[in-house]
Amino acid sequence: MKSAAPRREGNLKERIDRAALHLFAERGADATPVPMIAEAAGVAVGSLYRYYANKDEMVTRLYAENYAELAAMLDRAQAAETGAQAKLGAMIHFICGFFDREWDIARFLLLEQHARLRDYAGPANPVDVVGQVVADGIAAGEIEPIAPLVAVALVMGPVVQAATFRTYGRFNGTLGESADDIAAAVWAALTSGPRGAP
Amino acid sequence: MKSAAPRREGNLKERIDRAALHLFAERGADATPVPMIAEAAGVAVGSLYRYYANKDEMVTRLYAENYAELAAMLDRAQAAETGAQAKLGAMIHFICGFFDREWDIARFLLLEQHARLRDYAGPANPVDVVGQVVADGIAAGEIEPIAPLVAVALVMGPVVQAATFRTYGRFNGTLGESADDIAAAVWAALTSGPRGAP
Amino acid sequence: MKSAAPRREGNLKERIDRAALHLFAERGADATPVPMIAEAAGVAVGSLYRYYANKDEMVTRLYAENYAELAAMLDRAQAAETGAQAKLGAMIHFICGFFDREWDIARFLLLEQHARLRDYAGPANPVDVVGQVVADGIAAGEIEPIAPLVAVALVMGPVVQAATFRTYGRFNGTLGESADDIAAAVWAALTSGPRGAP
Amino acid sequence: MKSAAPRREGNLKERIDRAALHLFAERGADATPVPMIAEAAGVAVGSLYRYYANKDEMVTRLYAENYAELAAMLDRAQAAETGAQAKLGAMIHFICGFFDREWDIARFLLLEQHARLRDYAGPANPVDVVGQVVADGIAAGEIEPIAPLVAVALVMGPVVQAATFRTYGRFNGTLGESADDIAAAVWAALTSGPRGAP
DNA sequence: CATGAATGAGCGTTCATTCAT
DNA sequence: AATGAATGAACGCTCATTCAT
Repeated sequence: MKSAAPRREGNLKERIDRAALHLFAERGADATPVPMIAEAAGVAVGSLYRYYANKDEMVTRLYAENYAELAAMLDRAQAAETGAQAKLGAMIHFICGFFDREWDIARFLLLEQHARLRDYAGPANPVDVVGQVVADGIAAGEIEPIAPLVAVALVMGPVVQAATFRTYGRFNGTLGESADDIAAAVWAALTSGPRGAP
Repeated sequence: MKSAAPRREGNLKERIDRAALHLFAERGADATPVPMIAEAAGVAVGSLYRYYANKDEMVTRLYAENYAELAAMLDRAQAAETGAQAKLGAMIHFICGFFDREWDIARFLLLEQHARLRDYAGPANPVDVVGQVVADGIAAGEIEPIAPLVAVALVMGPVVQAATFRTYGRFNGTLGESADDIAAAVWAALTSGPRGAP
Repeated sequence: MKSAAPRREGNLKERIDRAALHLFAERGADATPVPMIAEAAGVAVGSLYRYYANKDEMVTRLYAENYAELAAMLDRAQAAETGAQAKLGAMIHFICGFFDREWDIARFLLLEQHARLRDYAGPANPVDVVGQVVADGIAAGEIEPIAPLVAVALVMGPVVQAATFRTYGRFNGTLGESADDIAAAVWAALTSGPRGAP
Repeated sequence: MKSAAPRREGNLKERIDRAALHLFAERGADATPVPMIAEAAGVAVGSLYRYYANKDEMVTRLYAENYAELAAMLDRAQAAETGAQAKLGAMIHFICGFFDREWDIARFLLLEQHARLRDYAGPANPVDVVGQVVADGIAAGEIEPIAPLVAVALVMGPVVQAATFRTYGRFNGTLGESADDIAAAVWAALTSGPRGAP
């Protein structure tokens, strides 16, 4: 009762992932029907289910893999440098570049964070990577003492916000071209002297 | 046998809005069925359609109204102060306090921003309010010259990021208790001296 | 995005049940798509889900209700008589008549028995009703001692087998017209003297 | 490097049939996916289609072959005896033993009878075999006159019913141990004197 | 006005079938 | 001959929307 099985070039899984990532970034995962992913990938609906048990697993795995990979790359970026300032600068530059290069992945990570991050329990985590660098910097006296999560918000917030502006069209340049400014400002923010009581 | 008092157990629309806002904040608008809103509001499904043409209009209007009101309040907060530092400090404190007080609205605004902000064309806009204060501060020589949107990202990013950490459970305190630290750090970031080419 | 709501005569649930019972009897529950039931009932697909949580619950409940009701009626039929022979005769006549009158229900009960009876845990049960009458008859010395379930098989088997022949077209009359013969033969079978070793 | 022995770990078709029969008996044919049969048989999905045009043909043929073989064996069982009583006894004993020995086939035949028997047009048929013995017995004056199909129901009904009880767990012994009782009771049923109008 | 039973398009998923290898 | 990745029609189910009451 069914039809054929033409072979096609290119790895199927890869085409599915790429198509899904793009659609999820453009429209959000919830608003992307499975048949739309299949069509964009040039694949039959049923083929998606060879690689993923169901749509939710697809979104979850795609999210976790890319989130963890971002964390790993971020970690390598900071590990290559010495000193809090250089490490933070490298991470900010890296994230800006990553967002510019991997626009689909970046938007997907941003768009789905609220739905996916609450339960994320992967091996690596960008927040922790940044948090560790900040904590080390404080311990080394390079950064003024501050609540760790607030510090992470000071570092990641500007980059993420800039990326967000870009996703909804307020901003058309690359993040890379603002990376220096952001890095300098963030460093100033983290070294601006005593906080709390006067 | 004449029916007397026109029962009025709280304005219907208000009950609907409050129920919707809470559910949208908890589960996301897409994942909230219309009948669930009706039940939470204690009204019939059909009644929602007396106040909103359809679900999308409901989400869109609720978003726009609260986004615009946030902008208006933000604008009043800065208008009460003089000088860039005081204005920015007032805005950061206001947003932190708003997020703490109006947790449902805040989460809703955060959660739906990617879906709703692309097409937002309301009268007022938090980004523009902050942008104007920064632009004025630069013009007045109080803030170092910088691309306006980057500046806005430096101001709003840390606050939004901290709120985001709170939504997915990384952070349990109030934003208010970090407002001073954030304001000080942001001010340092905006005044940290020459950027870009020497 | 959806359409209308015309009122219609007749209880919706009843029309759904009747349509479902008929289709289940004709084709089997598994081979009956939900939309086919809806169409036969003159109802929208979604309406079935107002009365049943899902298709399986529909089949299960329809089965259990009719099976239990058959048991209850069977019990009333035997209770109206005195003595094993009269009770068994009444039950056999009742079942034959029931199968003739409620042909859809009868076929449905027969068709789905293997899928549904393993887990049936309803209040009443035709097998137990017959089993009790037989056990009482043995205790009263009216029936020769025999394993209870074998006795039930001797009573119900012929009736069920005759009904089965009718379902697949080997037999076109009513069961009622053979009820006397079956009752007499079954009585003879149950009273045929010592069994087991000579 | 030449491949030697033409591996032959059991005839492929035989492995497929056995696996299918077992799964059909356990779960029903409809609820058994083709890939599940393939896996149970240890062959590739595509291989099933070398032996059967499609799944329906597989079920139909498996049913018809086993049904016909049962008829043939039943016929041999009665042919070995002389006289209606001995023939019927032999058949009842044979069916009981068959059900005990070939539990998968028996359950499959029982489970699928309603779906498969309506259109069965094979060469041999247990119902006809029994019917012929009964008709001969009546002609010979050994059995009281009775409608042939009712007589078949009196013979097969008890055995089938007992087997059915076993399939859904009401009964755990072998059918063989009740064969004597059933045969005696059935013989009594068939010889219990005048029926119908006086 | 408010109600909620009824609607049906559209979703996620399964699985019988094919055919290049 | 045997394989199993790929296919897509068809399934069960959800839920935004309507309208007679």
